[in-house]
Amino acid sequence: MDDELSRVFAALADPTRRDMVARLATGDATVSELAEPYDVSVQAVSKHLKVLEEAGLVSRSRDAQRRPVHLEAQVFDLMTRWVERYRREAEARYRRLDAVLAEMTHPQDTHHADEENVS
Amino acid sequence: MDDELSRVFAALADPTRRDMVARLATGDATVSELAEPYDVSVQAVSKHLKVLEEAGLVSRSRDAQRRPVHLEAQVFDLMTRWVERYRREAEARYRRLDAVLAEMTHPQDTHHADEENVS
DNA sequence: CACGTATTCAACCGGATGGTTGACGAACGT
DNA sequence: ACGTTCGTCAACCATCCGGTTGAATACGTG
Repeated sequence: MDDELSRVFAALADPTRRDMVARLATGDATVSELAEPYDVSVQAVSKHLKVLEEAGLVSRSRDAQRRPVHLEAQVFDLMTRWVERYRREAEARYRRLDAVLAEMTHPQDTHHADEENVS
Repeated sequence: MDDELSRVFAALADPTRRDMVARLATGDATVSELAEPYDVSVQAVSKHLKVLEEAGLVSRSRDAQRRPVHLEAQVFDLMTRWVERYRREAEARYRRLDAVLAEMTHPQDTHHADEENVS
């Protein structure tokens, strides 16, 4: 897992971590606050946060012995760009297929080339 | 890894699989066609495709002994909804913080409550 | 200083993951 | 019917991942 996008997707592949992101979207929180809803050790939560941090999804500051966790907005843009790009392409292809099917069912004006192999 | 969103994110956490998605966005392809660019065995590629299929990102049909792989558009919506939701919230919080900071630097009309602890 | 609180580090464990090789099945082409 | 091509299944291996427990660190307070 080297590049950022891989780290981000991997981080969000875990339901607990996604849940933490959802939680952090409403406001910053400390590690123990974040740990409270789940019945895993605080250390496990700390590990999850490390994963989220290394993915750039959260940042941590310092307040006495606390370590408030903050959700970072920027990384979401990276994901949005990737997802939207291929979503658009996939949908465009889907619409194009639709058109082809429509043409096949009422084939007036059939001018498409013969069986171009999809490569 | 039980729920769909987890499977989708996990599937896309691998650069090779993201690459295949990018490749498939331009058109359907067979397993061996997809395997060609990478220097891994065809079996490994087959495994990757299984992961993508179980995540609902691709589907496979049958054409003689070929097994054309097709990118599915719908699942992208699921991701878009999740990502966009928290991106919006995170950005909204960011803008709000901006406003608070602005108020602190030129504190005319300071009417915010005293130190409400972020819980 | 000593103590409690909050968090992380280190070592360990079982299960998943990504890769390999080898064998098999399914569908042409001749 | 035979061999060839395309793809998957099975077993194996090294590594990663999410969890644990136990010790260490960092900071505020008595």
